[in-house]
Amino acid sequence: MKFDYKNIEPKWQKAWADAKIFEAVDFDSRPKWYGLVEFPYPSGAGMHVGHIKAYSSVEVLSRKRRMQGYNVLFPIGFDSFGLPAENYAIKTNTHPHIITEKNIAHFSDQLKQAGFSFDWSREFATSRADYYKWTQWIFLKLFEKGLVFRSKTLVNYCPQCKVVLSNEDSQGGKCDVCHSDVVQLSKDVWFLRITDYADRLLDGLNDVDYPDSVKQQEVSWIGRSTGAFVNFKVAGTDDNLEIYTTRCDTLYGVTFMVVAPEHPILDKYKAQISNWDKVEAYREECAKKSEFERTQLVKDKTGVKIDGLTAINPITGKEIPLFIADYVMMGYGTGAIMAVPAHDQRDYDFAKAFGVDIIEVIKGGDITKEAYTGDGEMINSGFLDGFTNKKDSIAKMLEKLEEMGIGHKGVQYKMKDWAFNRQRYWGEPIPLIHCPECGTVGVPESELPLTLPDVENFEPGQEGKSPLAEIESFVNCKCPKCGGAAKRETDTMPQWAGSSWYFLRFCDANNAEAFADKKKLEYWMPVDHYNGGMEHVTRHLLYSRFWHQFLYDIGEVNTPEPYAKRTYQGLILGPDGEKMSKSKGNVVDPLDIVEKYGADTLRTYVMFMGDYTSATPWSDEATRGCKRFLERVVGLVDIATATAEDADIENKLHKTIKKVSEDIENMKFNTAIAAMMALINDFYKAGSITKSDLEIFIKLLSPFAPHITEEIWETLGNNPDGKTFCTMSAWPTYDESKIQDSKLKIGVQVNGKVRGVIEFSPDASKEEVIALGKADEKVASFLEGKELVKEIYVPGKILNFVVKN
RNA sequence: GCGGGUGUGGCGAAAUGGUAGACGCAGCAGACUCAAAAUCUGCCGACCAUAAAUCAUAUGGGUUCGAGUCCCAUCACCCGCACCA
Repeated sequence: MKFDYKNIEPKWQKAWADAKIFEAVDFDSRPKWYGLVEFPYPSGAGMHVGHIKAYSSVEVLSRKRRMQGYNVLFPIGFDSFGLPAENYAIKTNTHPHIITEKNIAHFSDQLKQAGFSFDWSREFATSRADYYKWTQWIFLKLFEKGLVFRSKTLVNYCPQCKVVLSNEDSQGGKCDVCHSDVVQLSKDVWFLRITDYADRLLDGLNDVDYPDSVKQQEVSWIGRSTGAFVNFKVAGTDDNLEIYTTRCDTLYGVTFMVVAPEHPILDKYKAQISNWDKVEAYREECAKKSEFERTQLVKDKTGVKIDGLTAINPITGKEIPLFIADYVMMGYGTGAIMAVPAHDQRDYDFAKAFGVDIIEVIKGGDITKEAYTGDGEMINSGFLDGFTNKKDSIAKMLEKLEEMGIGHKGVQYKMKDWAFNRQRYWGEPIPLIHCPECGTVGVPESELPLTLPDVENFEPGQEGKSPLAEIESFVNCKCPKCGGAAKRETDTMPQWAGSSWYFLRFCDANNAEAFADKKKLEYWMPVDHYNGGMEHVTRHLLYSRFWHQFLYDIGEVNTPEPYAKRTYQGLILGPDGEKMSKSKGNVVDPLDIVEKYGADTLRTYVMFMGDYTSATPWSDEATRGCKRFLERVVGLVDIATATAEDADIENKLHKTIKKVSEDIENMKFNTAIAAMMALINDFYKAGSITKSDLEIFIKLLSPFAPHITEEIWETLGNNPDGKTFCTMSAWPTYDESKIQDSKLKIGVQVNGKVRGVIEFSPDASKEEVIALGKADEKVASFLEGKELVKEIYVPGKILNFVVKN
């Protein structure tokens, strides 16, 4: 038999598709298993070997589950709204719809050629109206429940892409799409109240099986902190300046206050501020800095003392100066802080630079040198003096503040509400209408989908306006409430909208009456295993958990969390060890590999190249090694001539069944393949194997290399009707009695160093083993003339003689 | 600065506290061949002519009969967050 992958692979891909064996069956009585991979953004560049690796883990698991008798849902679709398609459309003057559908066709072809066992009958794309109708529907539900709001605040804005970005989309001060510096602009935009779900997003992590690194990243992104809000009186006014602090017990050490440059109190008391020129100049200076400069580069404290405006320390009654400084951010807490220079390094640096008093209130450090942030006894703190426990002193102060009516306990999150709109064309139109009489009104459900109108020009408009704003027939409409003339919202949803619920649509992808049938959702959800990239942990994963939790709250879905288990894959680096990128020219195209070595080789290699979660460079030579392995597998057909079972081969085969079964469950695909390679080396050494040995072996290999194993299966006469596939055959189980060794082989140590190896039957007594160890020539030479202090025998593991001179 | 992770041959990597380097790549030698490729067989951490011994899992300590694995410290690299009050 020959390894004729060019004919074999298309042949079986067609046979499986014709037999519809990968189509999931709703309400089937077999146990369900829902495996999910992050559906791709269909870029013009086509698929990447990284996609192959990302999808192969759940692919292998899905194929194994089918063989284990599960009703498997392993779907695929396309996350097809987004900026790259739109930018390409602008460049080539082609409608993004045309480009997107072309790219989808290309991606589908690549995925099929790689032999993925997706259920194509459930395929959809987020940019098609029958899908985004329901994205809009969910948005309207969020709107109805008050989770959508509009606010004019400082937002992240990418000057390159000309869009407002969410916090998640501008991590590190860089635009997620084009990586240029993001600037802060005051803009009137739509937000989703994801912070209402902050605690739920945290608590939900206790009930799901995610890697710790994933959980930790979500926890730190949400950034929950507990503390207190305290009001400081603005001297000579009835106004209060509210601050947030996690250490209200250090209030006696507060010697000044700082507000963010954008803080509204400044404008309010403009008339009172005698150095307004300086204040304004500083504000302008800050506004020019990018978020990156403001947070990362400048560590020297800058600021301006506000002359003519002071505050009162509520606990000491003392008048304290007020500053503006850009080390205080408007976006966290209240945009104003109480400064405790003795115990906060930033406040300390600022106090030193501006000559403000530093009062020690916690003993233990040397405040002439630096701020002391450790624990210690409270001093100079009135009723708190003598407290040594942080918890107690905070609680006591809180009690006092509440009594005085000037403070209360509070919680803050680093996570911000989700800026939910883009001033671009290629996205879901936001289904809202602005009526001069009724305010903002949702588009009636019966009018969904609110379809994206055809336009000639996709260029983002002036002053950050969406191209939709130019289309009068779209903009002008009637208010659904009062029937008067009204205008449509012209912004579109961000790229993460469609992917925030797509796993639900797969449960019932062709439903025109609902986003998915409830009974089907109940049957399929939650997703049993979801694999994807680490880069989505604080974006898509968080957003989709939020939407799902919301849908759970309004009774639309039956599980509180969407994904029972989440895993991630490591990157495939270029052959040079660098991250693959077009500009470096080190990108490997999966179709080239399919052409040169076949899909089975590609699939086997991406799973064999290293630990699944770590980044591994691509190696064309090592890929050839996997092809060699598959050729040797084909060669087994010629030696499957034995008529009687060989005990040693049976032992090795059953050990391999156990190892491969367990390794797949533990995502240790590399060692699973290594074990199969080792096994066929043993097969060849044995000279011949039975047909049954070969059948079991190809079943184990089938999830990795489904085509060639299917061909061998047929060659062996197991598929007489063309529909009895290896792919759907029963997963092998191992026989416990067959994995017992007839002989044990262990190392013999003298003082912990291996000096010999002995072999004996498993029922040998300790005495017999020790005698055997002593009899070993080499061991004996190390024992000679020494005093034997101790004999340690760990059955089946090791024998160690401890000797003294 | 905070959080998480990694460090093992020429390379990708394996090793429930128990024979370090499975498996693969590259390399070397041999077989087949007129020859080459492919294939097959053998070797393949360092030191060494060879064997033995010795050394060897980033570095330095420790626990243990025994440490790549556990503990402490240090260094290097990677990822995430970051003037978060």
